Amino acid sequence: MNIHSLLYICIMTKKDAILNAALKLVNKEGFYHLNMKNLSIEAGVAVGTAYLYFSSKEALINELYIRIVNDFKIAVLKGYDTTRADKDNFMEMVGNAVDFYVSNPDCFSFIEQYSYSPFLFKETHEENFLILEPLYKIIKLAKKRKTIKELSGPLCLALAYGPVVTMVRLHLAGKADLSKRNQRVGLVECCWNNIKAD
Amino acid sequence: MNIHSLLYICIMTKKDAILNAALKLVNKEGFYHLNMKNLSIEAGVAVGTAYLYFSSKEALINELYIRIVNDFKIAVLKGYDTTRADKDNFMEMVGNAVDFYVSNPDCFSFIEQYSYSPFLFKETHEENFLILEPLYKIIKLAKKRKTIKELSGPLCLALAYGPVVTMVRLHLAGKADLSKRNQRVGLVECCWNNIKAD
Amino acid sequence: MNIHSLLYICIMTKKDAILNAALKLVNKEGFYHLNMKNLSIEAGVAVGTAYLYFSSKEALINELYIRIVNDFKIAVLKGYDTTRADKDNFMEMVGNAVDFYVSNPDCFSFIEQYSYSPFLFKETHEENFLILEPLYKIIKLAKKRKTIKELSGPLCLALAYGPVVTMVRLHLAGKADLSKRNQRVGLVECCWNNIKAD
Amino acid sequence: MNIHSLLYICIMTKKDAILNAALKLVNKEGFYHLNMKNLSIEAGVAVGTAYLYFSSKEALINELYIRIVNDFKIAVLKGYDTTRADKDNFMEMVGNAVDFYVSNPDCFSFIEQYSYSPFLFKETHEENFLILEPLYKIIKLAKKRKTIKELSGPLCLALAYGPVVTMVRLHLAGKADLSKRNQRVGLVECCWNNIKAD
DNA sequence: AATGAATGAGAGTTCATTCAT
DNA sequence: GATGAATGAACTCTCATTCAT
Repeated sequence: MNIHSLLYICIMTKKDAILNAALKLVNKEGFYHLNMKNLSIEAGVAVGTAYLYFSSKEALINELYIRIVNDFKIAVLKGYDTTRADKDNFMEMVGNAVDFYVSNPDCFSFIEQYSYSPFLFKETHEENFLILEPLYKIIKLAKKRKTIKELSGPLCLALAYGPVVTMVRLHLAGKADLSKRNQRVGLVECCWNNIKAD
Repeated sequence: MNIHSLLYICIMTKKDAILNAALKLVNKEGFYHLNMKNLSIEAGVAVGTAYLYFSSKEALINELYIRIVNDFKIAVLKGYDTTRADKDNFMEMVGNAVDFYVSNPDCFSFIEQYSYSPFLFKETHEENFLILEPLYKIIKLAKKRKTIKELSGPLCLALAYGPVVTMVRLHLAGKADLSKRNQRVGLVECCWNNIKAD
Repeated sequence: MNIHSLLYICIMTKKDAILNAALKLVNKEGFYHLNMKNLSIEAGVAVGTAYLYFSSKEALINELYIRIVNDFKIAVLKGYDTTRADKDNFMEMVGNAVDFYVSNPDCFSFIEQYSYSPFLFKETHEENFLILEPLYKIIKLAKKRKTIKELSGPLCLALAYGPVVTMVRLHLAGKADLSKRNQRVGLVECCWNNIKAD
Repeated sequence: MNIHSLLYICIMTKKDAILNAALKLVNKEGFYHLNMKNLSIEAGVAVGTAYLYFSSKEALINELYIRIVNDFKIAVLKGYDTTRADKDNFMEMVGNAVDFYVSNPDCFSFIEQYSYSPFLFKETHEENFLILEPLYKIIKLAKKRKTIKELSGPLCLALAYGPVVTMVRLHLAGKADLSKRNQRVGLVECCWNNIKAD
């Protein structure tokens, strides 16, 4: 480790501080009220510093979104194994998704807000459904192997993933409880039952 | 109809024009980019006119939300009949919800955006889940009568309603199709199957 | 009395109501906060009605000022008699001024506010000191007759009238009392003593 | 003096430029016509800059008022000496007041305007008479020592200070002349004579 | 790299004035 | 004459972005 790597670490730390502050504030007060002054205070840096790492507020939010989606994908795919049974993979992956959302409620809320801000950040708007991709692949594979019902891909996705989103929403609103592992497993089991072949 | 009723209609029309313009613009460009200048142009009125009917931009959005939720509830409850079988009521009401969303995509998007704007409009934030109330009642009733599975209320709600939200999202993104009636009925049938007693 | 005089009375009543409302509101909230909406509410007329009698807000305030100054002059000159002693005339007229201010505190405050709004209403700005004219005449006359000190005209005016203004200000602020007649006479006596020849 | 003190001076200068511009414009066009755009142009800064130093237009005017009253008090009390004769102190202090007004006509006009803007700036409205405090103390002291007439405190104040205000008004309107020192001393001498014991 | 004072376009809102009724 | 809904210029204030330090 030399002076440059130290510098590098320092830069990463500031950039991360800014992204973390953005995530926190967007969830506390919404996109609408996010401003660079409060963001810099929350991140513990000067306003100008954010512009060393991001070309604009929009670019900052875009990068945050991409980062969160990436983290989500990595978390979901953890433990994915093509040699296992479809159900096992489904349980693993959807379970991972629920765990991720419950452990990172800010990320969940951010994704939801971001998806419903049409034309706010045009470039990445097309990617709004990329988050569903890993799951979509499993479902298409399972359909070929007839381990799940003969329904259209999107419908399967909706039956298997929709309840997760609604349940996490209810959980975060204090109207449902997903804090215990068996509760989360129960939810995922139900989702699988929604689409498994009779 | 006399001169006074014409005047009355005119006043209503102006307020409605503003609300309709707000709904359109929020969905075209998002809360973030909604501004009173563009809103007034879209509505075909002067900037000041909006302030004859709404005390502030926030109040305008709140009234729009309340109006949409109300319209949704009315649409959902249409045809609800306590003497019918639980499934029939479920099919009717969830079918109504899907029909409403597909017929009024702007309303769907608005509700979704609004729900995920934390602290933007504090007063009505508590009502975010009121939209699920009519459905929740049916589910609780059906649970007592053992016509649906023995699962927690929120989980039933998530299994029955979550797929609807996701499916409408996919439909509006052009990744699924709910334009035909049988497609919508198919979706609702699946939702019922998710929770019906074995 | 015919229909036209009735109409005339009606017009006067509305115009007066507007002027009275303006006087009241200017003193309650200041020129700065006076607006035509509140003015019309206070006067019990429609906003447009004010524009039937005054070409603009500015013209309204100007007319009010001219009216008040006129009322003041009439009140001051009441009982003026060239055959009486200078002191008697002074006591009478300054006494009238003090009585007018104490009886019409709104008029006093309005005059003071109006005098110190430079360029707000340019046309009448030159008349700001017209209010002192009647008094100035007496002083110049008395000077010729050597019944008052040999001081410059403006200085006599200041010595004789300045205490009145300050005392009324203190009275209206609750820091002095001019509610009783002998208190007012005492003040005027002092003012005379300030300038009377030794 | 180093680079930091230069920076310090610059910051002070900017805030002062804004306050000075406000004082100038209020006197040129009145409170009523003061707006932040013209103010910033006059001060040679951007509109937003004013909001770095003052939370609002109202706060700006308040701070300006407090500053002027403070400057006035300091100027008046300069040379006050409890060991001197009452007359000497009176002559010194009232002379200071007249000098201050004549040297700073904008400050005089501002104080007069501000005092007569009821409810425009509520917080400091109570302080409207604080400007008379130093003078009031002298008068009360002199009354105990019987060096001035046996009149009520407010009346003495009015007799001693009222002529100053009126005379400065006439001077600023070009209807009297206080530009020479002996003219100002003459005025103050008269004021003292108004209240001195026989 | 880091700062934060300064900027000024643009936001939400007000309000004097108009005009169809 | 009387009304008050409608107007839109002009207001106060905000905030993403810049740049001298």
